[in-house]
Amino acid sequence: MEARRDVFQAIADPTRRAIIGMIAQQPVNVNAIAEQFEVSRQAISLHLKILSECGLLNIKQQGRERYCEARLEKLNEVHEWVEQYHKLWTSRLKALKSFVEQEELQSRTQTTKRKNK
Amino acid sequence: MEARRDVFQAIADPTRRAIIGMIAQQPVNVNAIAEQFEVSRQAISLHLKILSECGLLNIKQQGRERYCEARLEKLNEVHEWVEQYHKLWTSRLKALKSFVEQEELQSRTQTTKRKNK
DNA sequence: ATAATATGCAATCATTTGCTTGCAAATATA
DNA sequence: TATATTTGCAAGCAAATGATTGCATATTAT
Repeated sequence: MEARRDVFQAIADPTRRAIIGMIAQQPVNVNAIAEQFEVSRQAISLHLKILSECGLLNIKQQGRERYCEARLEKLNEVHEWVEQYHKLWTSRLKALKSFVEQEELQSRTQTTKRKNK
Repeated sequence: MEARRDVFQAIADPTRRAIIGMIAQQPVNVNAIAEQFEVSRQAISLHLKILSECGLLNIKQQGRERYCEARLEKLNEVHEWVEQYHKLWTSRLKALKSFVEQEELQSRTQTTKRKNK
């Protein structure tokens, strides 16, 4: 476990996405996070390490506990990447929609014409 | 190579993101895609298979060529996941900004008061 | 018909991933 | 101080990943 370490990679794992969801609202300490999952504390600890290494979370030590705080801004890279394509596909959908409506309009006009004959 | 096969996993790989970028505007055939990368055609073929298995691209056979067409709508799952956090972090930024402005305003008022004494 | 082109499939391989278990260190509580 | 709690680190392991090479198949051009 020692190579690519970027945000896309980090959120590829469903457990890590769940962790982000769990700490998005307020910081949670390591054990509290681990308790929510079936896997061992160590496994979660490793996920936290990965998330922290790519900046998606900060760890604040408080006594013997460590609170994990989400740094959601770090998702911006993903947001921007997806957003460009989101714009593309929605604009295509819109274009398709107005095309269909145009077609409908035309066929209705023709029907009317036929009726009027 | 045989397990999790979801969109998050698919876009985790930089080569696959590059492929998506390459075919987002119009369909491109397999060899044309492969030529753009350093790795072997087979490696790209595998990436295409993964992308196709999770619905991110369609393959249209035309004679002996296969054109890969992006299905960007399939990024919607990612878009929605990121969007919820995007809303959260931007609203926090806004709140922070208005808080700072409020503080500034107050300190300026106090300064004025002091001056007026 | 033959050669060239576009592409898939299978075997193989080194790395990376995700996980577990056991042990150590730091802090808090009795 | 002795004990419990919270957490990290390291070793070990099976499975997944990303890549390569060689061979097969279908289509098109000569």
